Amino acid sequence: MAEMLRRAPLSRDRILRAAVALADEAGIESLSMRNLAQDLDVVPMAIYKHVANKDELLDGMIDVVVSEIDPLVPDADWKHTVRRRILSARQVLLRHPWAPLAIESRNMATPAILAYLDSMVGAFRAGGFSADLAHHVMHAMGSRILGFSQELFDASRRAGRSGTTNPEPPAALPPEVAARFPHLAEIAMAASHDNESVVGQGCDDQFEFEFALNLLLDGIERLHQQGWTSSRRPR
Amino acid sequence: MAEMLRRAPLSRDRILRAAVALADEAGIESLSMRNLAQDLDVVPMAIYKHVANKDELLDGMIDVVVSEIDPLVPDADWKHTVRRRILSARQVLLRHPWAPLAIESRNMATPAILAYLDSMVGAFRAGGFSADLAHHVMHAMGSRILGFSQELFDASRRAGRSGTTNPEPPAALPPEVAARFPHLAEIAMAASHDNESVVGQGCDDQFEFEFALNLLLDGIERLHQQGWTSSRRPR
DNA sequence: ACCTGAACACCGTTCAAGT
DNA sequence: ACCTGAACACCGTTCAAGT
Repeated sequence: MAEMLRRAPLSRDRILRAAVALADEAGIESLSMRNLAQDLDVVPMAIYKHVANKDELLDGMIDVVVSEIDPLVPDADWKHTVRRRILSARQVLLRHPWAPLAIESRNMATPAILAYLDSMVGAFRAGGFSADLAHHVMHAMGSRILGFSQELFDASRRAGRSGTTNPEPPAALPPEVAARFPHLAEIAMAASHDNESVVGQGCDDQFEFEFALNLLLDGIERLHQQGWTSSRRPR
Repeated sequence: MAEMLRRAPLSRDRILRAAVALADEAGIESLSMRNLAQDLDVVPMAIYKHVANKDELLDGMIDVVVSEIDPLVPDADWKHTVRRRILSARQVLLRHPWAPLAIESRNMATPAILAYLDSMVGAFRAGGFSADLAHHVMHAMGSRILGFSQELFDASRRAGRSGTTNPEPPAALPPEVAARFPHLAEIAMAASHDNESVVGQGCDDQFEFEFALNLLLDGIERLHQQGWTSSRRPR
C-alpha cells in the first residue's frame, strides 16, 4: 500500500519547478541539490538522471523564469511594444528575486534568453531601426532589457519581498551615515518629502524603474529620429 | 634560522590585498578561506583574527577596489566630471572582473561605496541639479555609476581577461544559433562589417560602454535643462 | 541496466585542547 | 591569553556495490 503514496514520477520539468519554488521561498542560498531532493521526496542522486549538474539546473530555472514573460505583442509603435515587454519582465523578476543574480552569475546564453533577445531586436527592426543602431541600442539597454532594476542596493533581492514599495518606515538612512554623507541624506529626503503623511518611506521602485526606462527609450527614439549611425567611430 | 624566512606579520590590509590578487588571478570561485590562507603561508584560522567571516572579507575587498577609482575632480561641467569618474571606475573594474558580481551579491552599502555615491550626488548638485532630480538620476544610473557594464553576457567577467575588445575571431555567433535567431545574427554582423579586415571580431566594449553612458548623460542633461520635477507623479 | 548509499574532495566556521 | 589542529555541518559529485 505504500506504493499508493508514491509521488509523481520525477521529470526534468518537475525538478525545475520545485527548484524555482525553493529559490522563491527560501532564497537561492538555500537551493542545494540535497535540499531540492528532500523537497521532491527523492534521494539526491536521482536528480542527476535529469540534469547533468547544478549549473544545468540553474540554466533550466532561468529558462522557466524567462518563459513567464509575456510574449511580445507587435504594435505599430516600437516604443510601446518594447516598453510593455520590459515592464512585464520586471513583474516576473519581482516574483523571482534570485533570478537577476543567477542570470548574471551563470553568464550563459540559454535558448530562452536568446529567443527573448532576438524578438526584442525584431521589435526595433520592425520600428525602422537600422541593424547598426539596433545593435548598439541592445548593448545600451543591457540587462535592463530583461527587466533588471540595476539598483546597487536592492532590498527586493533579499528574502522574498513582494510589494513594489519599501515598507520600512525610517530605515532609509541611519542618522550616523546621514551625518557622514550629507548629499545622500539630502536626496533621501527628496524622495519622501512629496509623499504626504509618511516620512522617509523610501522610494517607489516602480516609479524609479519607469523613470530610468523612459530616459533610455526617449534617448533611443531621438537617435533613431536623427538617423544615427556608427560610421566614423572614435579611435 | 627558520625564523629569518618568516613572512611579514598578518594584517587586515595584507589579507585584503592577497584576497583581491587571488580573485584577480584565479577567479572569485577560487577564493576560499583555505586557499587564501595558503597564499598567505598561514593556517586558515589565522585569518579570522582580522576579519569576522568571509562576508566581511568580501566587503573589505570591495572597498579595496572602490578605493582604486580616481578621486572626483570638480569641474564647471558636471557632465564632464561625472563622465570622467565613471570611465575611471570602469577601468578599475576591468582589472577586477569579479567585483561587479561580488558587489551585487553582497548587496551591502560599504562606507567606501557610500562615499563614492555621495561624491557623485555632490557633482550633480554642484551642476545645479535639484535634490529631487539628483535622486531619480542616481537611481536611473544604477550600477552603471560604478562603471558596471551591465552586459547580459560579459566575456570579461569570466577568467581574467585583460583587453578591452573580444579577441576570439569567429565566436560571435555559432552558425546553428544564427539560423534560429536571425535578428541576433543580423546585428552581430552589423557590429563587425564596418571594421575593415577582420570579420566577426566582436564588439568594441569601450565603444558600447561610452555609447550607453552618453545616452544616459544626454538624457539627464535634457531633463535638467527642462527643469524636470517629480511633482504630480503618476498613480 | 538501473538505482542508491557511501565516499571523496571540498567548503565556512566552531571549539576545545595545546602552548 | 593566544594560537591552532581537529571537528562539525554542510556542499557538489563520483563511484562502486547492490538490486
